[in-house]
Amino acid sequence: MSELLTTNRKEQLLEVAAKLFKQRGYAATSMRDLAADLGIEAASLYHHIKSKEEILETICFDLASKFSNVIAEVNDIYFNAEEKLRTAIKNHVQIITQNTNQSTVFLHEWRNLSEPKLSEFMKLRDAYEKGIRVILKDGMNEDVFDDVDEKFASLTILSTVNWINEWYKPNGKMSTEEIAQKLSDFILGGLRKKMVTDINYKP
Amino acid sequence: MSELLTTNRKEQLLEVAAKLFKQRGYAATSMRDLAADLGIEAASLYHHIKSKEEILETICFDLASKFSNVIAEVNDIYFNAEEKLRTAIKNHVQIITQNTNQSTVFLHEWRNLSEPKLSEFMKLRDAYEKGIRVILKDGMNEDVFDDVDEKFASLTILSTVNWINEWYKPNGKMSTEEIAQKLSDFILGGLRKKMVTDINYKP
DNA sequence: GACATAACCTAACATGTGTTAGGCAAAATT
DNA sequence: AATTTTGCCTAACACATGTTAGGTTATGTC
Repeated sequence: MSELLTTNRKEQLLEVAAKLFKQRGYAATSMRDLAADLGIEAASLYHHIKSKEEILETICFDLASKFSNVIAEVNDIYFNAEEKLRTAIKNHVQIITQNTNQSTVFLHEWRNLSEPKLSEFMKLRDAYEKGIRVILKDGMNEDVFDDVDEKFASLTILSTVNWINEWYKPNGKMSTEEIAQKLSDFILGGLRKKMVTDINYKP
Repeated sequence: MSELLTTNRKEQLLEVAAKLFKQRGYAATSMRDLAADLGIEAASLYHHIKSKEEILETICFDLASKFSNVIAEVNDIYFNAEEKLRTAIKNHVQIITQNTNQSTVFLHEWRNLSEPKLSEFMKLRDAYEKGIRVILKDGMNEDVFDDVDEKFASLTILSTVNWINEWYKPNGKMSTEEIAQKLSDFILGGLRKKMVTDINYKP
């Protein structure tokens, strides 16, 4: 049982840390703050982790690997480009809404990593963005998407799906699926009113 | 001349502070870091400012007032809704690209404000978002925009224009106007290919 | 019942933090 | 020329920081 308890306690520690890092920021959260929230002394934290930065690393890289997994999966299983993009967006939204605290850390606090972890992390981010770009390229090849600057478009899409983290509250009225669909519609359809004579229209 | 020099020195201080706050974050930037970058001692900073937080306040509220001004201006001078939105986006992009360091602080580091300045700041942000929402409402009334959830759409638009700050470099190859136009096209037009039978199309 | 281990504790460390007090030299003002 | 103001300095403060050392207690295993 000891093994299990350790794991649980450490997971709890990481959870609380993510919560505080989101609330106050990494640098502004002290080990004493963290310990107090867990009901223990600051020194006791070091039975579970090696350093403060190790906590940040764990949170950032855990989420990075989740993102890596889903983008690989989407690009592996073949759909048409639009379905691919919709699935990627749905997965992305799911990760963010199911890991609200960790997402904030992943999106904002990673800057506090120091080398070499910092570079390693940025590489993972870039790889994910490239995954999105592949979908866009596919879509343009298949003539389903308009011709756009890939880099520009991928960044804009990421901005849109990442911004959820800024306002999403777990008990809000919109479900993950609803959010994902609205975002997909927005990204794919735009805002301007048009006669729907969409070439690849599906009901 | 003394008056002028004071102002210049203080502006220089605020500029350097914004740069460091962007690079390392507010909490991770010490007064000694800031002083060193200016070539003076930490204690000397207090001849120009009252406290560290006052610096953060000044940066955040200065930029907030710039945003307030331009949104009021756009909603004051009447265009049709699409032109309004395009102008608002252009203004927004301009503020961000012309104040890169301050923008990062405005977008991310404001969390470090303490009450009552924190609430005051959030009110200003909300007011700006409402300004965007007014444009959307106009557009739907004029039947130029599709019917959308205003809150959702305004947040999505803001996410897109704010994300510029994440990748924009002052010496990049895209001009402010280009960025603004591409973003406007993306937001208004979407990604999916369609026969352009836009009801309100203008060349 | 002896032993191992996990989970915590107290105490302390070296260093970094924002800030204040008081002074001094150069520049601006009178 | 005398005086004020500006812009900086040194020294120090009180406190917060991440982390280490070493000890204690409860829990589970043999």
